[in-house]
Amino acid sequence: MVQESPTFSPLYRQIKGLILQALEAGEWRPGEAIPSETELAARFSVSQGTVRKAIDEMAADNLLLRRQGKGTFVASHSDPRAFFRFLRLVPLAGGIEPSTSVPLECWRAKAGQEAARTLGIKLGDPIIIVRRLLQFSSKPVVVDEIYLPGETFAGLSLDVLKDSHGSLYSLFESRFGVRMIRAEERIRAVAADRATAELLRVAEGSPLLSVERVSYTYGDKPVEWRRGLYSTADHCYYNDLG
Amino acid sequence: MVQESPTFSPLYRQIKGLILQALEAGEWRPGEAIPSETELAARFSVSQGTVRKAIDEMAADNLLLRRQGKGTFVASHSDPRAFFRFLRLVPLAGGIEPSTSVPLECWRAKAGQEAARTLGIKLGDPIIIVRRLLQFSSKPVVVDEIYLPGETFAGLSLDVLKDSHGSLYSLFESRFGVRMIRAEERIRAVAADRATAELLRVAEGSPLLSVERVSYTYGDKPVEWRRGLYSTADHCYYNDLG
DNA sequence: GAGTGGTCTAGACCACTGC
DNA sequence: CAGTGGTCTAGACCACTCG
Repeated sequence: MVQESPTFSPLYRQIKGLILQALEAGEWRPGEAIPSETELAARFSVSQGTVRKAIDEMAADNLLLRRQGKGTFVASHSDPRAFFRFLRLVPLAGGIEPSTSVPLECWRAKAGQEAARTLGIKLGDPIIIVRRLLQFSSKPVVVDEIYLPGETFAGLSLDVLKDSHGSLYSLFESRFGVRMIRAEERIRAVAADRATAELLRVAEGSPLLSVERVSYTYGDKPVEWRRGLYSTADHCYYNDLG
Repeated sequence: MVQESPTFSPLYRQIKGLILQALEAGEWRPGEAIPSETELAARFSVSQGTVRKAIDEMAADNLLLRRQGKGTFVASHSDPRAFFRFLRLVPLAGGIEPSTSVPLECWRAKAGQEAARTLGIKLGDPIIIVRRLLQFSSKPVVVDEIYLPGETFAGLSLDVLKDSHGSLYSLFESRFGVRMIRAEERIRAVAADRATAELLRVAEGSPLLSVERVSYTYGDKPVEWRRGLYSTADHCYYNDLG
C-alpha cells in the first residue's frame, strides 16, 4: 500500500506545538505555572496521557519544569539551575563561587557580514555590542563580547546593564521578553592580546579559551552571538558527555 | 501519616535495574537485539507499558537503541553515531573528515597518586599508558595520553592497537568487554611544549586545548583517564547546550 | 502477514504539596 | 483534605520492517 502520510506526526507532538505556541505568545510568563494536565487535556480534547507525553518532551527540552504536587512551570533563567546550563565554568579547586558580571561598554553599530549571517539579519542592520567582565570570588575570569540584534534589544544600555542583578539572560527574559532556549559553543585555544591580558590579569600571550556562542530563542531563531575569552588559571570548562 | 517509603522507587526503575543487570552480565552483546517489550514484560511479570518506560530511560541514557519495526538494540561504540558523542571535534570549515588514530607508544607503569585516585584503584597498582596521535584528513590534530587500569586491560599492547581499525572504545568494547557509558571532560588552554608542538606541527608555545577526560563504565566505575592536547588551528571543540 | 516498536485511551491508585 | 503530577495497567490500533 502507498504510504499515505509521509509527514506523520503523532497527536502528542501536535499538542506540544500548541503548548509551544501559547508559550511563545506569552500566555504564561516564565516562572508561572501552566494549567494542569487535566485542564490542558480538556482544552485540547485529548486524553491526559497525551498531554503528559507532550509536556514530558518539553520538560526534557528545558522549556517546562515539573514539580510533583505543585504543577508544571515555565522554565526561567531566574532559576539558579539555568545558570550553569549556559556557563560551563567550574573552579579547579571544586566548590561553588559567587560570580559577578561587570559591564564594561555598550555601544551601537551596524552588522558586518559575519554578524549579519550569524544573527540572521541584513548587512548594515543595527546591532548592539556589549563588553563585560565576569568575576568569580572577585577575580576576573572571563571577558565577553556580545553581539545582539538592535531591533530586539532596543533600549539596552550600560546603565540598564549596571542596574540589573541576575544573569544577563535573566535580564533579557524579563526586560526584553527574549528567552534563550538553546546555544551552540565552539571552543578554541588562543593567545591573550594585551588588552585582554590586562583585564584578566594574566601575561600577554597566555593561552586562553575562546568560547564562541550562538544562542537561539523559540523557533531556533538566533538572537545572540558572543565570544568569551576564559582564563583557565583557576577554572576549567566542564562538559558532561552523558 | 508517617512517610513509610522514603526510598520509594517506582516499578519501572526496578525493571530498569534488572535490565541493566542483564546488560552488565553480558546477556546480550553490543549491537544485538534484546527481547521484545512483550517478552520482557512476561519475564518480569509487569505490563508492557512499564517495561516500555524502563527502556525509554535507558534509550535516553544511550544504553539502548530503539528501532521501530525491528527491535531494541544494545548500544555499541561500533555504531558511527557513538563516535561523535565522545569526540566533540569538528572542522572549522565544516563538512566531515576521515580520521585515523596512530598509536605511538604503549607501556606499563604503577599508578601514582593522581592516577590511582582518578581510576579508583590502589597506589602502585599496575596501569597501562597509551600515547596516540589523532589525524583528520591525514593532518595531526590531537595527541592523547591515556591511562588505563592494568587489570581490566591486560593484554593491551602497541601491536593490538595497531591491528585494530575502529575507534579505541570500539576496541575496548569488543576485545576487553569494557563499555564506556559516560564521560566528563575538563577543558583548559595551555601552551604547547616542544615535543607536542612537533607532533602537531605547530610552533612551540602555541595555545592548545587541554582536554582531560574520565570515562565511566557500568555502575559509574571509572576505567579511563586521558589527557588530550588539541590543535585548534583548523578544528574546534563543539558543544551543544541543549 | 507476522512481529516489532509507537500512539492513544480510560481508569485506578500513589506520592507530594499546601491549605 | 483537595489538587497536582507520577505510576501502573489493559486493550485497541497505527507505523514500520522484513520475509
